[in-house]
Amino acid sequence: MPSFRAPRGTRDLLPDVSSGLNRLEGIARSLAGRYGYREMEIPMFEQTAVFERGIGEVTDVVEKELFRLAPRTEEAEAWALRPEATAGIVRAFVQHGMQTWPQPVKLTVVGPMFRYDRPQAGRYRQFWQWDAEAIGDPGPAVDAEMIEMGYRFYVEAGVPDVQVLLNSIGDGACRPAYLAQLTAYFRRHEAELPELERRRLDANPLRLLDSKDAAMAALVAAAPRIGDCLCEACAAHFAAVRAHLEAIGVPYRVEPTLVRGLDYYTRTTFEYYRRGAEGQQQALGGGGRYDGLVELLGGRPTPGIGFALGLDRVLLALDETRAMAAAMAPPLAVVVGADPADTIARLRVASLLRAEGLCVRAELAQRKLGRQLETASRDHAHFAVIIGDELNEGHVQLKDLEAGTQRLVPLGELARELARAAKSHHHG
RNA sequence: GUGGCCUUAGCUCAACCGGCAGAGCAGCGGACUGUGGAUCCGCAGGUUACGGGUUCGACCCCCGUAGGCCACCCCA
Repeated sequence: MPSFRAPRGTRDLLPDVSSGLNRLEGIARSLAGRYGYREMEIPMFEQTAVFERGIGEVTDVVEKELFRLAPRTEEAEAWALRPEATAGIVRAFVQHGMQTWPQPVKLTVVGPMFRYDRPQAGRYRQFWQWDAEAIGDPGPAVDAEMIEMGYRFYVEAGVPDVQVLLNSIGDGACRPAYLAQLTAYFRRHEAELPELERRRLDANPLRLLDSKDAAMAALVAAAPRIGDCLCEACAAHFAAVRAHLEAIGVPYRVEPTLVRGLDYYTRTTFEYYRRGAEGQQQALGGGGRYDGLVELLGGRPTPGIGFALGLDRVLLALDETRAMAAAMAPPLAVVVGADPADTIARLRVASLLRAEGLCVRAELAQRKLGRQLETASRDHAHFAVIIGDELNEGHVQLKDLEAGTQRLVPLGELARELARAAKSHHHG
């Protein structure tokens, strides 16, 4: 047993998985580019206050999942690893005066996030997200555009059965009234509530709506709906978002009980959800509008909307459907040697070919020729360059591993021969 | 953070009621000393996750720890 292992909730992404993640990041970057989002980088950690104020002090993410760093000195500020990207991006937006940029400012971040909670499949302490934010546009069209971009990501990544869940949770004008109404409703039925739900009633009554307790189903169904309580402006915004989605053909379902865990959301909230998935990996990503967040982090009042898509969960979904990324492309040629000990000759020839831009693997293990060819075949190389005594006359054997044929080629023409062969291979 | 299940070779898994820790795959080598994906043979790989306890004797029973998974909490 090795004495060291990856920390709990983290894992090594071995080449197959790593290239799968890379592929997803490539799709994300391509989409971001097509939709006009510019990629940026933000620190992996921030002052704890950025998250506390931005995400909300009483959210689970801040209360129990924040990865807090031990201070180095008494005077040091409190730092924490980023549990999500939105707060950091908005902090950067304010810090760099992006309110003077052409609005909206559309930004994207791809990278690892950190949350200190109990790990499970598809749920890690270090996980990868694609995050996109459009800051500075209050209109419903940008909401729909963003929801479409996320939906398209799953389509292009090849995740089956993704559903868009949509809701509006109102704003400062109408939500307080709704919350009062909702709280009053559940208070009237407090005696029927399970213990856990009773505690939620005080902490975060909205959460009662997506309770998984079967005993709650009837109560929740009869509870007042936020959709019926939206103020005129919020209702109009919601209707417009839906009209835009329908116009561009993004399928969605209004989910009146969809509330999200972070404090900063206003109006539009949405979630990408995988139908038929077992367990906790159904939520693939989510987002929403946060019209008060920029102000909360010290900027001028500026509306914004964003999403965060969990790449690990996509990887998991693709793994289940056996649609993972293909293995590494095979080398054009493998350089092998008749003399197992002469690695210098092999490395020299490989170096020569690589300098010409060719994809060539050098078999450097000191094994006999048969074994070298065996691994070359297993790697699905098109050619083997066999180096033997002919090298003294400036020649090598070029063997076509698929056809089984071989011929003598002058070393000086080898690169050209291989390049031409590669071309004809690719053309069929 | 709460409750439950699990952990045997790099991987997938065996091992009767508590009685000598095994196989397939992968790796390496040989058959085949300058010619490959097949086949056959061999080699290596283990403190049975870790630490304690019970027992003549523990992979097996008990306790603890770590890790994984499942259901919650919650989220990606």
